[in-house]
Amino acid sequence: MISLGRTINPHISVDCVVFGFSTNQLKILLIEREYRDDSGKQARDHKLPGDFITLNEDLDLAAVRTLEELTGLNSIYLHQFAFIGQPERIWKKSDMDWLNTTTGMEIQRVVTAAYFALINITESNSDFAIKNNASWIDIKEVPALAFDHRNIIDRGLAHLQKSLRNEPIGFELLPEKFTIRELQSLYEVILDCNLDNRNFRKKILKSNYLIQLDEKQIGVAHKPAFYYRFDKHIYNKQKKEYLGFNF
Amino acid sequence: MISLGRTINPHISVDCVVFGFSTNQLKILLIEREYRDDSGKQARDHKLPGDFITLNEDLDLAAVRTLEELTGLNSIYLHQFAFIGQPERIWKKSDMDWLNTTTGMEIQRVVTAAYFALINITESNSDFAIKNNASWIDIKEVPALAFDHRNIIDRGLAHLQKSLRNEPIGFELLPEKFTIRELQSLYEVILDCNLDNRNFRKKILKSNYLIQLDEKQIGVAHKPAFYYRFDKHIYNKQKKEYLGFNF
DNA sequence: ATTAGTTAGCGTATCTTATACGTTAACTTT
DNA sequence: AAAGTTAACGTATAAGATACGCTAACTAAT
Repeated sequence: MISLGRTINPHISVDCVVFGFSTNQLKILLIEREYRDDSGKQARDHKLPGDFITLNEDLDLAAVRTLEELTGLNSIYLHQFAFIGQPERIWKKSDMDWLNTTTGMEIQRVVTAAYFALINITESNSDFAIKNNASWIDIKEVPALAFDHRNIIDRGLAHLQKSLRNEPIGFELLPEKFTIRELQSLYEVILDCNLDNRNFRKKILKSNYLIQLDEKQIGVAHKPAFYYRFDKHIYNKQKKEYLGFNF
Repeated sequence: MISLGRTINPHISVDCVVFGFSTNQLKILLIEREYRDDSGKQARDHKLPGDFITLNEDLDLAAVRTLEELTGLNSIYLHQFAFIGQPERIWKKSDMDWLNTTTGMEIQRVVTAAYFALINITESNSDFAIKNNASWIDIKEVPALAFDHRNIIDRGLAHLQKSLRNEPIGFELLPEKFTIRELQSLYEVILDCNLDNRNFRKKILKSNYLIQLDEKQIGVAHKPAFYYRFDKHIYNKQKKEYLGFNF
């Protein structure tokens, strides 16, 4: 998504690796792009949501803006995780051509700030995204991408896995209320492992920032699970200040 | 340090937070700068080692280059930890003037990639640094700095503390051979805590990547300690792939 | 020479946390 | 009413963290 209406800084861009979780799959938000391949033929492929920053724009805010334009959401969990600037990162002529035509400027070299974002996919924000040529694609079925975006996704995923192990961010991918089992599945899918449900429950309930609601699942063909919500406030208060080391 | 001899990209710079450890103090490498203050008077202050990147330069390599010019060292532990680009980060007129005069260009806005580096301070690289107007300053006695460099240092220090807890990087700040006590002191100073020496020793020797040498301290007024060295190879082989989570 | 002062380096006892796995409870479908 | 499924609690054992006692080996002071 390139901003034609505003003056851009053609040296610096933001790219967002946006994760979502639905039907027990980790998904990523990709944009379908129309471009001319090296032989000049019209073609289509996918790219990450991203944009050049405008002249006096804050980097973080540029990422927020990009995602808001795409999903309608403006309070998304969003963090910078890398800054990528190898001169040869845009090595395909067709990609460079695409930048030149969409911006109407002579693009030389683009350094990009990579952000990763966590979204709870809903019908509403999903519809919004589809209207902008964006769609949620299973992380295991990502097609060939423009630029070096495949590489950025891989680094974003590694970052997600590391963060998930060290901070309570899984909740950002779930709705307000969720079951322990849903949370566990999320961990299993993202970390690509199997966890013992009894131990998972024990460990995650021991810290008391998961609040049990008065509401159960209905219509499920088994003992219905209670819904929980995550209380960030309680977490922030009691997060342990571990001194020492772990390696 | 600004490169007059080469064509620079005036939009993007690298800044390095370089840590060293000596006489039980965590130190940081700062450069003394001459500038004109807002009233036009000559003045001096300090800044981080850093530079604009050149036109076709890789960001990481720009950081390597900057440090090599400054210390003579070319294989330094060096990692990008942030990318900073608020439009108002260079808010002082004197700083902007300084950029314009040292580069001879009209600088608008600079986005900087922040790196953090770990160096074992030696007489040789210290002398080299002094010749380039650089000096090692105790992290607790950092004076007022140019630009937003104080902020970058704070973020770099937080990054150092986090990394030190999760990866064996403390060795990068010590000479090839060191005693367990020296290593412990390093942890205590950087993490700002007291550690039990018996437990520290037990924990760090359990993993067998610390190799005891055949050499003891000499001339110390107490039982002499054995020297050890860190074997990165052994560490890489056996670092645990922990699945699950920690928070 | 002997003693005092200092840090190195090993060991043990206890508390906390992780892991493995057994069992009953509560719902739907057949 | 029985079968199938997942929720939710509990227990036993292994592994790791923490607290702290003690002897060893050196120099400096007496």
